[in-house]
Amino acid sequence: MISERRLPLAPVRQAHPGALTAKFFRGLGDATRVRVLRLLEDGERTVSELRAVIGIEQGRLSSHLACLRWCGFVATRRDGRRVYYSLRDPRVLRLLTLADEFLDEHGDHVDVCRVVARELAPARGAHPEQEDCDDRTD
Amino acid sequence: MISERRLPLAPVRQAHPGALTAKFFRGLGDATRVRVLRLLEDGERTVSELRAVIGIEQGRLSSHLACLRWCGFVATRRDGRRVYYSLRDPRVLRLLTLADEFLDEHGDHVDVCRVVARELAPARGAHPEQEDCDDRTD
DNA sequence: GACAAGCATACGCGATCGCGTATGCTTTCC
DNA sequence: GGAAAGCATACGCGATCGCGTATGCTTGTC
Repeated sequence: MISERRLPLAPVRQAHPGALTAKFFRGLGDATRVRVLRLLEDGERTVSELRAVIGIEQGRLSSHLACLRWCGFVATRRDGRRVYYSLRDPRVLRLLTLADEFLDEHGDHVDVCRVVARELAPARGAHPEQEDCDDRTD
Repeated sequence: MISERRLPLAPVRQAHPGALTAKFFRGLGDATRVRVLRLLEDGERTVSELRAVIGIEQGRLSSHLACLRWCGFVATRRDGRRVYYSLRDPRVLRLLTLADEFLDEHGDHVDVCRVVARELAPARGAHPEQEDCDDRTD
């Protein structure tokens, strides 16, 4: 089917600086996908196994898996009727680990962020400026 | 390895597994914010300086800066009428670097991903299964 | 203290994304 | 070869997010 995949690519790539990086992070910006990646730390899993643990609709899960697949986060292997998913790049795990480390310190900040998730807005006028982490005498 | 983090934190944190991590990555999931973080690698910058380089509406930029601030990615320092932004955690740079490394290999995958950005859909039926990276005969 | 510079926030709108539901495809079993 | 298991995809809808525009707040200058 697809014969080309390399040359004329990279639409976003050089279009806008940071756009591809941002899209990359958005690929990690979903709880289900993060859970899948973490489950795959322990080795490959079938869709059914993942579904049993995560407890999500099968079609939904497949969509998320498709995303992870497209983005190169996971690899697939077919065995009979089952498809096994596994991590494709060790860097993904490092990213998750780094994120966890970061969240150990700034987790409450991220949690409360009102721009990423506007509905969590912690009342007007409340500044995040290091009221509990730093100085900023102001 | 370690299966649980440290202590009980905010709302989302223990609500749904992976939700906070996902939100964290969404904080990085915008081109403007990525650009800002990269500009801050070289040291602190004022909003005007960032604006001059990025070329974005001032209010827009401030919104993104607010997001980065809330999430603990950047710190602020006021000097007169100007506000200087700087990186707050070295891990953020490591994340960006890791992302770049990943994109050096799988960049075209991410770029073409149709689930993260549905409008880029590369025609129906085209599977991402490693046609150019791996095997998977079928 | 009135004004300007510098920065932050509010609000409406359009675009994107995830979900629920339904359907299609592949493999295996009878 | 028909049926079921296992997985992937399509489509409509609601929620979220970024943008453009307008406005507010703080600091410095006169």
